[in-house]
Amino acid sequence: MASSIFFERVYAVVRQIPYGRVTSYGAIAKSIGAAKSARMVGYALNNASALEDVPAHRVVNRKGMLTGKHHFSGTNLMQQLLENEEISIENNCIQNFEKHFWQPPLYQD
DNA sequence: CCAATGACTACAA
DNA sequence: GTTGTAGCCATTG
Repeated sequence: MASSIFFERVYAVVRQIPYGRVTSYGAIAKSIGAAKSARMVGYALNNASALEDVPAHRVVNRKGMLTGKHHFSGTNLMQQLLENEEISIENNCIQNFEKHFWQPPLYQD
């Protein structure tokens, strides 16, 4: 598959997320030149969750909420992974989100 | 091409 | 502050 550049763009950005850092769908969307396609980022990440190279657990919505945790194997796997990276989670929300937030570099040809 | 879907986001009540 | 509605756009049938 991977017949769409869009998905690969998302993967490329998510792979660049460093340890202990997180980002939002909108930020990724913007970095790949599709700021209005935040929904597509999540859509792509759904497919990305099946990939090992793409740490989809480091991607949350703009509120820092683990909206996509349900798409992982378990109901708390995503939170466990984040907590394993020294990221505090409470009520499915990342604490000090701004502090852990990582702004991906803007995509350029 | 049309309709439905979705891990979003912004705004209104 | 919480809940609902609308706009958004790429993928899929």
